[in-house]
Amino acid sequence: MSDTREQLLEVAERLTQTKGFNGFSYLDLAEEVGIKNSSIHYHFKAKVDLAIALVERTHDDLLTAMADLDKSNITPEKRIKSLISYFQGYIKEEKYCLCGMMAAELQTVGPKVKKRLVAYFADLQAWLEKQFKALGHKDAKVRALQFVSALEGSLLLARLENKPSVVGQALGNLIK
Amino acid sequence: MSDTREQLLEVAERLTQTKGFNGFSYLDLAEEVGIKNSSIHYHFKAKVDLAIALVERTHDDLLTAMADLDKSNITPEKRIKSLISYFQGYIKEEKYCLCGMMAAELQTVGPKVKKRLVAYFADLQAWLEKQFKALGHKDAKVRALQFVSALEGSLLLARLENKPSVVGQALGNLIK
DNA sequence: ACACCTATCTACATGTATATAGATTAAATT
DNA sequence: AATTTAATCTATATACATGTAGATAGGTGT
Repeated sequence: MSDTREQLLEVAERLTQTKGFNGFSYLDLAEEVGIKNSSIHYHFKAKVDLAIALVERTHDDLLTAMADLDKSNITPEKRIKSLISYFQGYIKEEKYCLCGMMAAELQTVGPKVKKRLVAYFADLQAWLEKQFKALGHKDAKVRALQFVSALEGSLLLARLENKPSVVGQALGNLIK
Repeated sequence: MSDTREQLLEVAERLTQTKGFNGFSYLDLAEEVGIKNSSIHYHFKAKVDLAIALVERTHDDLLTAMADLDKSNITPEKRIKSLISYFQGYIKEEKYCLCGMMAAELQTVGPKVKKRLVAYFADLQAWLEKQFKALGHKDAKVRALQFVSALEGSLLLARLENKPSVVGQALGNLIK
């Protein structure tokens, strides 16, 4: 298995999270990985294919993280708090959520990416709904929507104001 | 006063809200307004100057809207609901909040824009805090932060899922 | 040894992006 | 009428961006 492809994804992920998918080029990517920019086309024929791979990778990551939390023997409340930490980690590296970023750039990434973004947020919301149900909340579905909204918005503000604590403050009332 | 400058700002505002500030060029802008792209430099020397003008304009718009709501003889609750409508209007045009968009693209817009984005969100939050205080909420400050977070996040999701109602659902519990 | 595959390279094509210099036009001022 | 200012234009510079074509070098399997 090609290590280069993996490296390209890692660097592209970081660049998307920091500068946006329209904020870097194949040349930026190539220089960081140490190959020629034309060689990237071997791994990702067009830039949109890179975008698709990035969203799928991020989605898979999230599914794995959520499945791990499901397996672990802790309360739903602690599961949710762990998920918050998962996202909060972005802030100290001045990153934003990759799927949130692409959702902002929605009109430029094409329908295939859009479809996968919808799936990403649907899965995130579904998992949260399950946790809220386990906590006995009648409004689990709406609460999950409120949570995802507040999460994405607070990640934006936290990075802007350089205050990771903003994320916890914005989500605090939804957990208990 | 130059009408062209105003037109440029209007088109640039829409393009930023739909495609992101890095998602359009001076050429796109020029073609829509009907001048040559080099002529834009007369009005906005560099693209960053356009970005600054856009954020300031959006900020002024918001301050005016909030001042109008303060003047009008309605309850704080209705004032907040009116503000929600103000932002919700973006969705049916497939737009996202201009300042939210630039906050996502933060690492590419430069420190001058960043400073103005911080000011924009500070004023929005301060106004909301005032309304929540008028409603007798002890946690007015935190609540305002939660509101802004949920607002920005829900605008992102509402556009992605083409469901304007998402905004109201995400903010509902914070008003009452 | 030969054919094939993987991953990269060089070289190029085409178009875009931001920006500058200097000419031109038209309106406003003296 | 002459001068100045505002706004736009043409033409150009420089750099970047995405992508294609074809060559190359090294490894794999028969």
